[in-house]
Amino acid sequence: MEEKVRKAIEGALAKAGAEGINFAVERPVEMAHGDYATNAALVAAKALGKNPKSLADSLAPLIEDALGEDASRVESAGPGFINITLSSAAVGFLVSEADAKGEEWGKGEAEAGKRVLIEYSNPNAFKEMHAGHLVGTVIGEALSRLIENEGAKVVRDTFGGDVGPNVAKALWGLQKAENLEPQNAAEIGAAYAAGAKAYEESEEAKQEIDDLNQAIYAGKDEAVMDLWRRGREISMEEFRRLWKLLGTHFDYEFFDSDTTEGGIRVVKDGLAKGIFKESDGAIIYDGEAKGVHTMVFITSHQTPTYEAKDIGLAFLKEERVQSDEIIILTGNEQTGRFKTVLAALGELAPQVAEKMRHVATGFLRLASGKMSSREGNVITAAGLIEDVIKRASEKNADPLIAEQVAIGAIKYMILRQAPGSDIVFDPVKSLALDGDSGPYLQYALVRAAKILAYSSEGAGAAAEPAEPYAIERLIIHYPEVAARAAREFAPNLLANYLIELAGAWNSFYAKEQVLGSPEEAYKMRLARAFANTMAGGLRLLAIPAPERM
RNA sequence: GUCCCCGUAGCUCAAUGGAUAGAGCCGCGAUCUUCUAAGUCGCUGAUGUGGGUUCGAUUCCUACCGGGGACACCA
Repeated sequence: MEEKVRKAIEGALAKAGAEGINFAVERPVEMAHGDYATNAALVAAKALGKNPKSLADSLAPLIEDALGEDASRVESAGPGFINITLSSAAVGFLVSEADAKGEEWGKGEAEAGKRVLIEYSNPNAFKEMHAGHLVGTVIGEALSRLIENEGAKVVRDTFGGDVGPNVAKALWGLQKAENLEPQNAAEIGAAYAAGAKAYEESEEAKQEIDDLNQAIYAGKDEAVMDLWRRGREISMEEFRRLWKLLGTHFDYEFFDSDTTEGGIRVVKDGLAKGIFKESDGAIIYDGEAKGVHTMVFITSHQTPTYEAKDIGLAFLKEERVQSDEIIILTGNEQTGRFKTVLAALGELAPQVAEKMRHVATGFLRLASGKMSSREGNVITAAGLIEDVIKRASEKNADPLIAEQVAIGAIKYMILRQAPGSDIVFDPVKSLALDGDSGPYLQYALVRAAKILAYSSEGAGAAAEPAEPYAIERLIIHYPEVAARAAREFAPNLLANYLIELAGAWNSFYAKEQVLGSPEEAYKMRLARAFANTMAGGLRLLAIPAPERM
């Protein structure tokens, strides 16, 4: 429908002698302003040298004619806006589409045929996934689904550290405890804690851990490598369990150790070409002149830094996955680093750098202060989820539903905000299960589903209201919102829309009786349209939809 | 010191350069014999400061104040 409106406006502008105007078509904040509003007259007035208000007055009837039966009112307003109100017939048609299309409702084609590779979550093996990882994991899955919904083929990958000092600490801890066959992530976590403590307190242990670190890099000592492989697999099993709980999965799991060799090779090639240069024995990218930070890619000890590994990973992805676009989602503290990496990659392999895009997510920070492993106030992802499930259990005897409500609450907390801004989490107040929250969305859907369960066929009295209900005028915008959320990498746009939609449904629900009312058939169709929209929106955000609450 | 991000109601967040700056939490008051009250309805309350661009600025530019982050051998 937005397309139709846009075309009608373009036609009207052409008749007024204005072509190629870049105008907006939006959903007005005030419903009294109609279903669509445009600033076309305001923008075009400047080009034509006319008064915006009178231009709007002359455009309105032209637009109304072009829309024909679809519009009931087109009028200018304010400084020169044109407000378009759809006819009851047009609203009714769109609502029945929302009903009839089922799971197809809201699907777009903006990204049809595209192959998108998206990287997110990125926990490090041998460490626990902490609460901060939830942000990237949740936003990454929502973005993936939003992009898929626009017709793209999405391939998900995650990239984690599996070498380095922290890994050596964990392995050292396992060796000392003579635990050569660890069974679960908790044992690895305990071993890491022991190793980290010893590293600080004992010179001897420090030396042993440093040696072990080198041995892991070298990969020659079979006993060490066996333990390393086993430990890594146990970490990954725990991650996969959490990913599944969060409704995500990965087609590729990449590791540090996969990227070091390639990274070193490419950077050294780049050195020969003059893209990198030597400085005090290290190989650096001198970014200052290009407006990015100068960074070391290979240390003077000939070990690659994360920047070289990022380059190695970019080449590894090219080798493994065909893609038209590569998205990398990380915390916003890495924004500066990625600018340097992308600048370097732009010189090494412009065609890869061009399709690569870094998207930043915010921090999860505690209301009481920063989360820091040194201060020991780190909240693990698993622990946070458990806490919220416990709270949700107070109102839900069924453990599956308690889990769905808890996951929904956590995900909504993350998705409601613009990605990139920090999320303040107060473990004392815990998170909201009412108001602007995930369960509010779930609850609205449950109430609609309950009505539909009574009678799913279109029987019932067939009276119709004089005007469409307010919620109908919201439902019809769903496909546009989903498309924009995908285009702008902004799941929060969809989350905010769904809250508004749930609110409209709850108001409708409080005022209007559905079953047994004179408009039963009409309202049942509306309930189905709402349920399809809410269920679809929750699916795109990967928020579970409980059957009852 | 250089670069990036952010300052909106007591708190947590919204607002593609547009119309009367929206929600939720908290507080106060209504509302369950009716499809589930995790709901609904009502009330109070905000753009860090000074300039500028614009018909119009929370949004763009600039200076300042305040917060966070990144800046050569850590991951």
